Amino acid sequence: MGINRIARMAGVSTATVSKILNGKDQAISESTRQRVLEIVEREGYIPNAIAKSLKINNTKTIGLIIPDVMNLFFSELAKGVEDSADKRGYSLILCNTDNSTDKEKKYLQVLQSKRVDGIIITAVENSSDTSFENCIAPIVLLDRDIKTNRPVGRIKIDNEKCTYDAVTFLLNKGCTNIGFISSDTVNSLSRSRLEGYMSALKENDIPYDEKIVYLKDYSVEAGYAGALKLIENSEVDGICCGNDLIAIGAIKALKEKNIDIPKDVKIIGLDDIFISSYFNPPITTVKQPIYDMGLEAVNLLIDMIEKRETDLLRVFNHKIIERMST
Amino acid sequence: MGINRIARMAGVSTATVSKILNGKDQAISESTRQRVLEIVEREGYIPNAIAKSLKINNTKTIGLIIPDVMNLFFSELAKGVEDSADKRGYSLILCNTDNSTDKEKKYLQVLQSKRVDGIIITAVENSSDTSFENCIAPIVLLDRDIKTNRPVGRIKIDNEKCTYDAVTFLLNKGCTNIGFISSDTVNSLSRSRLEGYMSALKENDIPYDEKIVYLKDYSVEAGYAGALKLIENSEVDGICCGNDLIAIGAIKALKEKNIDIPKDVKIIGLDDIFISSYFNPPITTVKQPIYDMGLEAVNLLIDMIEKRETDLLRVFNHKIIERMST
DNA sequence: ATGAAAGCGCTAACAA
DNA sequence: TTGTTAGCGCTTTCAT
Repeated sequence: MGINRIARMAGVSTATVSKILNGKDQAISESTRQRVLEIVEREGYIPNAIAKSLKINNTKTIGLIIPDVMNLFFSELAKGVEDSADKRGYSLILCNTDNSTDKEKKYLQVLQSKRVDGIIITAVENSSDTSFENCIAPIVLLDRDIKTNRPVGRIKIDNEKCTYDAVTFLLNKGCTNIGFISSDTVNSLSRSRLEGYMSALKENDIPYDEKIVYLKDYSVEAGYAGALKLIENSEVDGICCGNDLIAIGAIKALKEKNIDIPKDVKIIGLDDIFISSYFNPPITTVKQPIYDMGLEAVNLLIDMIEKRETDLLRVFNHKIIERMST
Repeated sequence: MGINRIARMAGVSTATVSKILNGKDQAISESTRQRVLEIVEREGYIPNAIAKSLKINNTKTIGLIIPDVMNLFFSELAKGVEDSADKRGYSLILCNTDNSTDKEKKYLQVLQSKRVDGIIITAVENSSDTSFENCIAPIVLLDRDIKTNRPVGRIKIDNEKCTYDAVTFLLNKGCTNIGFISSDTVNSLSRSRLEGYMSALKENDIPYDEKIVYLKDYSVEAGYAGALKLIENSEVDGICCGNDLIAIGAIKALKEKNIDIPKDVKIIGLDDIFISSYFNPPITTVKQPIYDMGLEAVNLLIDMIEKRETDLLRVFNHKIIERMST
């Protein structure tokens, strides 16, 4: 089986076949090269990457751990990661955590046992988690930041500035009573987004009013429930949403109450997921270069895998895309 | 390194450690079992799945080949596949083809070299493609059907009936001039959907009018462009869309032309992707149990991998979900 | 109840 | 220019 069979058929050694297949054939005569290649072709021989990996100690595959591929934000991230990985000759093992720390831990184990060359992870919690503290493979933290003692790559945006800019934008549009719907997850991302909201208010001497903030999670459902709460409690005329999914849910709730967007209430989202521009109304949002962040995550990871000197922290820029919801 | 080190530390042979780690420890004394397990724990030893795979000839990983994870239909499919694979102890290698036959071929090669235990694929073309004709790993065709000589599993719906039902639904709603926007890809899925549209018309003695059919691809952009063409060419009062993405694009175009949905034009989609119920207006659509099809694909595949007797063809039911766009 | 040893398919150092 | 061979980390048969 395997390379052995090809070698026998060609009347050469396995070493020769191996060299040819791996392009280390400077010292191989063209005639044997041709002969071997022909046989490989004819026999439809496919090298066993498992055996190769065992020997050379790398698998040319990386692990991607995200909360949920069905979420448009993560699927765009995943697309970026996959495209880039493919271009660089790596395969991708996909893992969905559903925001469960247990699943995350389990996947980290599995990926390590499968000897992936590196791991890209949008981590669940900020809790001083030791799950990848003693992971041998290089790791890059994508989108969500986490304190850790081991060196890790980081791809992120300035989340606080995002919501700060969003609220400021609403203020400039004339809103005077701006609500906030976001996640209450205890991680730096959610905290930063809340802080951005608060600091923009503070800077304009507007008191923080918890009647018009709703913190749950980054889902359409949370957006829907949140918007209902806000309009019940107060006369909001603007809502800053922690992400676009929330904005979509909020819009649905408002429409059902016959509240006009943007006349009565202006809405701004965050992320600029693909559907936002096609939504009705098209959603004004703080764009985050999701796909590119996915691309860059693997560039960074591969730099780490191949032990190149690099900047471990890469911060991307956001920008407001004005559409029809404001 | 590896099991060797653990064996030495515990003062036993590698065989013993291996047996314990794999639960083949009926003939191992409880005391050594405990001792070994403690050392494994303490040392944070993670078995090398690569070495194991080489020996036992399976990898507990399956390949998933889809056109594009960013497409909500495929991301839901992928979620189902991943969830189910995980539950069954398999990992998932994700591959995006972007509808390129070349990429599909390349991925098929890569997956085979990585010795995946099986492959789930939403194939690009219907062309008598030999790319997986001589693939040794079990294969299940998900969503898209393809003629092939080798045995393969198939998970599908009755695509012709879907559009037939959609058009009939529109007819019953009083539409008299129903357009069709879909894909012109030469595969059985697209052909079936077109045939469903045509046969519903025929059954009601309505002539097929190519001025109100637009065939491009399953994208939002196609829906947008298609709707523009239809309203320009004729007074359509109903549009049957090849999928929900197309419906979303069509709605955007119609809204921009100030055409009321559903009063002036009724729109029905196909798939019932997650966003459809949250869209504005919520989209009436022919629901396809996407997630469950993903789940079932891996069940079927694992049955094939483990060589169980099974029904290789599994057809799912669709059903119309009426919302506000009709 | 435990261990020795062969071998999975490959690569690479070294020899020829 | 080509071949021999050890060994990657594991499982498993067969002894003991």
